[in-house]
Amino acid sequence: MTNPLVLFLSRRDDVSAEEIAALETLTLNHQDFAAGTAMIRQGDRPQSSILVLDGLAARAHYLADGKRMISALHIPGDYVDLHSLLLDRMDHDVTALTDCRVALTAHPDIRRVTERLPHLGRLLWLSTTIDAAMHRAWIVALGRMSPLSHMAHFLCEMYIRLDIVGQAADHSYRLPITQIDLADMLGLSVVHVNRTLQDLRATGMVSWVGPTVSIKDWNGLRELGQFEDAYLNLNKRPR
Amino acid sequence: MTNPLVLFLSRRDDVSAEEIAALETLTLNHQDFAAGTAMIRQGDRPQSSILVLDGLAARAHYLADGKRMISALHIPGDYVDLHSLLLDRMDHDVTALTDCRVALTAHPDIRRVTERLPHLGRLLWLSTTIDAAMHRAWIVALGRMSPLSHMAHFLCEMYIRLDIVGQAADHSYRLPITQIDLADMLGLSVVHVNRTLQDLRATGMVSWVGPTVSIKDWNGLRELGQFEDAYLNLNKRPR
DNA sequence: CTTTTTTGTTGCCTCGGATTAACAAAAAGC
DNA sequence: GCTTTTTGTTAATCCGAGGCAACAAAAAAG
Repeated sequence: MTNPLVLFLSRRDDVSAEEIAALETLTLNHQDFAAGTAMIRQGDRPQSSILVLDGLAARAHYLADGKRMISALHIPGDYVDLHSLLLDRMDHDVTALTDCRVALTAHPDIRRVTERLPHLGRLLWLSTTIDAAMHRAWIVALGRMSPLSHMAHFLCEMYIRLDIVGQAADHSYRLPITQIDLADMLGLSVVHVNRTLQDLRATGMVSWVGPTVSIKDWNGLRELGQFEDAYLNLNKRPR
Repeated sequence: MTNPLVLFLSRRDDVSAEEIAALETLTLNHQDFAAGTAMIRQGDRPQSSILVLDGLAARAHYLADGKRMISALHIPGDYVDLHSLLLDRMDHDVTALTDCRVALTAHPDIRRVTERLPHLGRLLWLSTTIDAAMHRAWIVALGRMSPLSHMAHFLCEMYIRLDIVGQAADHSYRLPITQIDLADMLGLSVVHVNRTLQDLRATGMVSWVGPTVSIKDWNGLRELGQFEDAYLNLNKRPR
């Protein structure tokens, strides 16, 4: 299997053979997590960073009254906690939403490699930056979009992201998450997610049967969700 | 005036004299923006990054129907668009909320310096990371907190951040923003912000007269806003 | 296979927050 | 100084989304 991080980075920037080799060496140490288990817990001081190779993971924050909010959904190719290299405490859980295969890399190894290959270090920094850009898009959607538009935006974003790592085809992709998870991503109640989903299906722009999302009207959905992909930085750029 | 970025970084990590000198050289090119003017516009391809030296700035996103959402409030010491070093398009405006003095640094200069001083590069990466952590905290507040708690959280966050750069004292600080700005940060209507603010004042935990916020009951406010400062990474850590 | 648990769906009712409007207070402009 | 614009405040009304409950469907466990 091709390393999805390599796919991800090579779509965005020039990656040299040496850098690819270094990345693959860094991500040899695989580990599996069953759906529902926590890879990292709030308060941890992780000594290594986690790259998702397969499956879906979520950054989950729990409030005192038990409410849960998911601040990011991670797909193959994502470093879910690269910030742990620099921040020393996890401020949230990372949970496997489906069965996950990940690669663990010890922080000292990442430091050593990025010092030897500074451009690779900048690429990892880039991935932090894209993370922040996605967060901003979520903030805007949470604060000022209708639930219907928000959901449209989310489905657009997931399509583009999954497409980059080769997990989408023909405007369709697998998204095996529950409406409970979706509610905690959109900041809505489960019941309302269900109703909003039906409204969205009723527009005919999207079908979502079982785990499969199919976008029937990309331009319509894009407009409804006011989705601009610029923040995902899809364009290749010179180093 | 001490460079607030130096203050900011030195509170979080060891910064050598050489690094401080390099930072100060990078931030010599000052520029002023009047309140209400845009420093950067959505769609721009900036060639330099902006460090706030004095004043408050906001990252503002505008929706098609004219709605505005602010995804971050920037204070002295913040690099408001460091991501522009890596992403090539701005996905939002940066607007001066008050009169601002900023320092502009050309991207090539930042690259040159961080290649010479890799640890300084990591510190700038750290500031991206903290940015992302603040975004996550905002996402949680937007999605799952009551307006009252959200506002408490916001005021706690601002206190800690301003304190780090020496702009708070005795649980008080200047926050010369309008309720309109606040509404666009909390994702509420102006009217509701006003009511929530009155509710908050009624608890006696906070007074906000003119531009001055005074936290009368830090622990109470902290609890109400479920504010944990871990994500701001206040602890120094070894390189 | 049956049982149990989780997830999805619908209806009813409530309530928080939006909307609109009107006015007061403050700030900015002249 | 006065006027105009912006910001803050309060009230009345409305509606979207939440809460709760009941049940169906699907998945997991036995």
